Amino acid sequence: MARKLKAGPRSGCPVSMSLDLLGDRWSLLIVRDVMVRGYRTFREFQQSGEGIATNILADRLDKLEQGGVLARERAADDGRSTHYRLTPKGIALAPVLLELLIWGARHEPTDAPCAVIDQMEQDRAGVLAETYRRWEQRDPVPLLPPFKTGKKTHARPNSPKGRNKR
Amino acid sequence: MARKLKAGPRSGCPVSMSLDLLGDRWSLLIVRDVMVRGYRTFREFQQSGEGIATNILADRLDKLEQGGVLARERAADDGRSTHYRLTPKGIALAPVLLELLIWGARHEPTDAPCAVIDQMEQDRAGVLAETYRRWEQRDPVPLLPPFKTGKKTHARPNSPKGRNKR
DNA sequence: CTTATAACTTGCAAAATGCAAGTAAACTCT
DNA sequence: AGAGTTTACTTGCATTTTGCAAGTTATAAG
Repeated sequence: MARKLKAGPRSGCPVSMSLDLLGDRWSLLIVRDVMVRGYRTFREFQQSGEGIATNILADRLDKLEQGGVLARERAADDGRSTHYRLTPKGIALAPVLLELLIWGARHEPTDAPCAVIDQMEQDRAGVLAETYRRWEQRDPVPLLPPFKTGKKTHARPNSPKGRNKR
Repeated sequence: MARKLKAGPRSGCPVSMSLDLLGDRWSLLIVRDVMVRGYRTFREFQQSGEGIATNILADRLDKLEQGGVLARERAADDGRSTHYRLTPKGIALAPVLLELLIWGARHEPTDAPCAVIDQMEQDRAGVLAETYRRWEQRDPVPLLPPFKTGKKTHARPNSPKGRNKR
């Protein structure tokens, strides 16, 4: 198992190549878990609330490792446990994930609080800088906890200034 | 046909919700085709070089329309032809696609010329502004043509200034 | 030494995908 | 006007991927 989704690359387009590795329902969620929630172990991914099956999780972890996005390392304190960590290539997905998060929060009914999205949208650079810092320093404190309110909303910006301004 | 991949939303996380709609190998490629290449018709998507099967293409077009990303309109000049167009929700995916393109070009061997990637990375706002303008004005001229050189390279920035700076 | 825990495998049914062929409606050509 | 072409899909079927439940192995804890 743990084979590529299909034999190969479809075209030389960067978007296409990216999707060869990440274009499925689970891969980017795993990256999200490790990047913003500080998850490291198989167990944590499994219990992250999305309901991924263990065989699929194992398969995706393999593919992400083979794709150079994740690295496995044996836990120092517990010989049973494996820690997954983002590689430089993996942490470089931060902008993709940030934009996907903002898009989802703006256009789908989610549990993300408006204020949080507004703040992230108005300070992308700051959010990314903090994400990179956490990665470099191996800071496991979640940048964002799992959103778990009940009421799902379409977050709209409360102050229109700053939109489309990078 | 044309049903959701599974029954439903897994969590209230915006990334997860986004992936419910876009998390597969084809959906974002269709969005790319219509956004940056100016493709509008079934035929064009089909022949875009990625090799999507017609039944899958039809299914994804349905899902993207139901998801509010694409809109169908009957072509004015040819009654057989349907034109697909991005909705406001669809064009709002531009930052996601841009970041995915940059990531792919930097970290996977692609056909994208370094110079083009460098320029896009250093002027994200300009690229996005032009993308929005093309959409508003229904300008069908491709923003980027399909990359079709032979030699695949990892594009690295030739000038390190500007990295991670928004 | 027994039990628990972490990280996976395995088997199998169900769903999604890929491929080739077929179809209906709208045009074009003669 | 009739024949052939083009566009946008369907349909059938084999293959692949997914999801679910249960099982396995290697540590660790009591």
